Amino acid sequence: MSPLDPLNQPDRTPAPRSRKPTMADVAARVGVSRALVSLVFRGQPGASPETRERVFEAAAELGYRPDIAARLLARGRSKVLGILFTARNPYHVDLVEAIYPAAEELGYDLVLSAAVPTRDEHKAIEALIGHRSEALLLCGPIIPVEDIEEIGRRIPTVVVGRHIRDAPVDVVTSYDRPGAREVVDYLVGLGHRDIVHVDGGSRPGGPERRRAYRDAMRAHGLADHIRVVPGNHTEEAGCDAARAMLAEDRPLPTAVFASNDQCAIGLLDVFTRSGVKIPEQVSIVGYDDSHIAGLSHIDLTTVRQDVPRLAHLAVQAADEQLRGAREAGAYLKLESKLLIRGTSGPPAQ
Amino acid sequence: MSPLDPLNQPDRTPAPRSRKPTMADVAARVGVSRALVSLVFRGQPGASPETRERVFEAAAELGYRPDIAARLLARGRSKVLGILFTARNPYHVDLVEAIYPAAEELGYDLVLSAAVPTRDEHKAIEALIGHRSEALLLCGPIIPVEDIEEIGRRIPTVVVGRHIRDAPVDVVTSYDRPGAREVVDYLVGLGHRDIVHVDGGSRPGGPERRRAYRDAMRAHGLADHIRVVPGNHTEEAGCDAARAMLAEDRPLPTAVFASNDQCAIGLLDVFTRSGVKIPEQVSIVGYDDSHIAGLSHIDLTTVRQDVPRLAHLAVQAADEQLRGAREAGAYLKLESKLLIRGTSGPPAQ
DNA sequence: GCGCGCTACTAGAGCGCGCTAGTAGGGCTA
DNA sequence: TAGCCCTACTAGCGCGCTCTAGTAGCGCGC
Repeated sequence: MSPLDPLNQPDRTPAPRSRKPTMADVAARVGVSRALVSLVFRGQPGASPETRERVFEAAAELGYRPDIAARLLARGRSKVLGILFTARNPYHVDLVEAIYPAAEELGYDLVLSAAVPTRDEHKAIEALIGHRSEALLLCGPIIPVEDIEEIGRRIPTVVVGRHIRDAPVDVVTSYDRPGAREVVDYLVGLGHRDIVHVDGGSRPGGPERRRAYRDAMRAHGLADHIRVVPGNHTEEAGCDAARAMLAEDRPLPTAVFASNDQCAIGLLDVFTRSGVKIPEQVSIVGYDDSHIAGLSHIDLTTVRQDVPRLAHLAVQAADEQLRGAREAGAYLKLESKLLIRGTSGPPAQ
Repeated sequence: MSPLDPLNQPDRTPAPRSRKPTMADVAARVGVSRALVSLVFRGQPGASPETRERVFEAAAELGYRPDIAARLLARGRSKVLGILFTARNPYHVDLVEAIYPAAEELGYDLVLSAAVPTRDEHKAIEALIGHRSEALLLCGPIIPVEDIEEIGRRIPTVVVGRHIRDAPVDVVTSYDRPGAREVVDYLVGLGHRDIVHVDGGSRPGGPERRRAYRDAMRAHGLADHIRVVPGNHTEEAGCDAARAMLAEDRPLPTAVFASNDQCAIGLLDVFTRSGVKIPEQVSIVGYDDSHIAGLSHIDLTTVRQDVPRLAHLAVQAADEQLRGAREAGAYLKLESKLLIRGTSGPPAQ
């Protein structure tokens, strides 16, 4: 029996709480027009200081809060940005955290919509549009490019952290190639030759990092050692990849470069549980520097992206599209840099 | 110069993209009234199958999506639940993931608002109310009880994961006391006597877990070994606590029970970096079983809460308040259970 | 005394939709 | 033929707000 069952009574009309006060209630209480209250709440000139005071007082007494939905409806511009992110992805969470202040600075409100296992990105995006987002910020979306193009045609859109060319959207991301290149250079510099890449499949950044890995290996004369294990950007994929490597006949590589931090953490997990010493036997490098990479016990060598700046540029790009300052299609890239921590070191050999 | 200055141009009309189509556009295209289109989109009876078809066709051609804000405004009930959560807290993220399907089941839409360092819970809650949430689900809110009471008086509210008594809100949470008690029983059973509790201060669950720890220690005749190190529910707090213990003269405890997983992870981090073997020298136990506890390399012994059920009950409670089925004030508790993983074991001694 | 400009305020349309009350027209019965 | 019901549709108000176009009232100069 559900603990709530005993309470099931027929649907009564609204809850006992009194109706939410509206602007008209405040106006009536102060004895002015609705329009004036509106002025005051928007901080516009045109009301005397005394009236202003009285309006705020009355509003506080009534517990009045402006209704954003109605405000958006009435206003041409809604000043709302819709953010799509993946709840599970700590890097996305970092981005969301950074987008809040960036949006506030430009006077935007934010609506979040999470992609979760039971709710795909399409659904999440529909929700954002329905909630009157003026523009969309998509954090590392995994839906096909064509879908993103269609969305970009419908509504100003900024894609964060995924490389998309020639679509009617702005793109703000980090240079993946130099970042990945730096990883390989670093590992080779330590003496590694058997460097495996667990890739991100078609996930944002995946193809770029994979290609950069290949190029860098070739540049170091290690073309024969190129080896890409298919993966994606989840812990599970990292676990699978590690298990696959452990199950093989040949010796483990001395270094594994994962396409993102979560995947690297999956690798770490399975390797350490199997008694593989990190970094003595295998060095592991991730990508993103999501907060868990640094904070926890994980201590992962990774590539840091400048998240606050990424967030700032993304919001700014959305704003520019909205102001009509330019057409969509900007392509902004930031530097990223290798962050050496405890999961990497010289090979044992 | 204010960061807003460059923007203070007269707001131009929308971007080059054509205006968002409305219901009237669809109606005009089909050659029917707006009301009929509305009927069709709401799936109400009263339109012929042919008309229905034509409406959907026209809508697709125009790229029309119903405007949720306007719908909410026009409709009495908005069917929107507002969720407050802490972006950084993986347990909250788990909750959010679980709330989506639970809400959908009862026909509710969700609006998320994240508390982040630059945006406190009050602000986040205001945003939720402004976006016409009919009810609020607060995930482990840390604002004072009085504030929660005030919110509860204004709007149907369900608090998840924090114990609050006699407030005009529903509370859905797990039994913290038996969970914490089980942790102590388990550790004592392994032979531990020096069991330190790093508490959660006044964070949700903190006081209850602290009290349960004390009671359980006493029950085992270990009153003299009771030791509570102040902390809270972040990795940083765990790091601080670990550093504090390492800096002391006396030997390390053989077991540390942290008030949540993040705090435990902070402990793990500092201890392992300092060469303390886990669990050989110190056993560590967390609380919540957030997904990182299990998935990663962390492999933390912790207390699992039944998140899907918690989510389901929370949404159900909100729904009941909204339907007026009962007054706020329900107090629901779920069982939780110890999950033994790799960070705990018998003491070395 | 008049027009002027200024401050402080108001009237009222309209944002996109839901919903109630209504109507037109067709088929059926008696 | 009138009377009735049923299907398929429409008119128009109102949700809570913003915003444009006003107005009322006042001090001021000439």
